[in-house]
Amino acid sequence: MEALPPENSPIIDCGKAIQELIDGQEYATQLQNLFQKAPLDQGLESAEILLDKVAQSFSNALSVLNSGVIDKDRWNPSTTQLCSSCSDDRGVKNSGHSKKIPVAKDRRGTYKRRRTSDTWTKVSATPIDDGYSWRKYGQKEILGARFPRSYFRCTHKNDQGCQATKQVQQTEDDGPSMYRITYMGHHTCKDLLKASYMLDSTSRDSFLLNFESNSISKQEQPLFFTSYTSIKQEVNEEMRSDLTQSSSPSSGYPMPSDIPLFELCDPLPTFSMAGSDTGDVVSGVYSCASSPTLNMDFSTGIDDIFSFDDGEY
DNA sequence: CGCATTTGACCTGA
DNA sequence: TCAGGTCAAATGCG
Repeated sequence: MEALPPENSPIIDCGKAIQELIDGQEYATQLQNLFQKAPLDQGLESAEILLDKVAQSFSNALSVLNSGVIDKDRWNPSTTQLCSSCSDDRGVKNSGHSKKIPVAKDRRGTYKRRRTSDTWTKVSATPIDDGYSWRKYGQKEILGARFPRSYFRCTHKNDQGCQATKQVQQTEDDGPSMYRITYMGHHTCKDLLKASYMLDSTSRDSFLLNFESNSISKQEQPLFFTSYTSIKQEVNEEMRSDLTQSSSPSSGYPMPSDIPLFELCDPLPTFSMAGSDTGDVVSGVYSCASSPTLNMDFSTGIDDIFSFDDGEY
């Protein structure tokens, strides 16, 4: 058994979380209206205020949702998935070289399939350097796919315990030489390479961001954002303490703010998400709001964004 | 020599 | 049962 919630976990007040999200939605709508109606120079200050409110609302909601277990009396979900991925606890590995010995095997392969929360996908024309150091640990032929899938984990898994992994697979249907990159987990490492990358990078990579969901059939919301995936993750690491007051890296739950966030800049690449995992969908809005062509659609109800999925637990 | 990649085996969840 | 995810020995590279 593993990943049982702490017995004395605080109970999540889902009503409060939802209220925070509704507030955030309202602020976002106001922000949208602001961009549509007001000249940029006049609306900028108001926009900043609204952005702060959006970020604060989402952060508050996340704090609630990350603070413990669901109170099923208050929230009857078919449920959410709070950090199913963070429980990928393989336990202690033995020192290897027992491969041919059927007994006393280590726990390799003892894993949870992680396409739950804390997972997102981008499609890129090139498997670009995202600023992190990745180490390939496997490659697998995937049934029905022409190209194999490669598995990477953070180089700092061993020295810093960074749990971030990604999968890269060349796609056939997304155009020629398109790569679908699935990120799982978030970086807890401090990679100096990233810093220089952040400073030097000028290449913006547009991508399809798809928060993995078990209920893809749910309505997808096309949103238009730009993202530096790696940059945002890095920034988020740094900003976490500022923006999510109650977040605690040691809580065992990943902070959804570690996932790529919504950046409101030009150019505006396609960005879609199929919401179902609470933490994945809800993110603060941290960065610039320089684009007057901002095209945000928050009109969908929280229920659509928060399309909790029946599931594993 | 140290680190990254390759690759077949192993293991689990669906 | 099997597809997919991971491990770790073997190998390559700088």
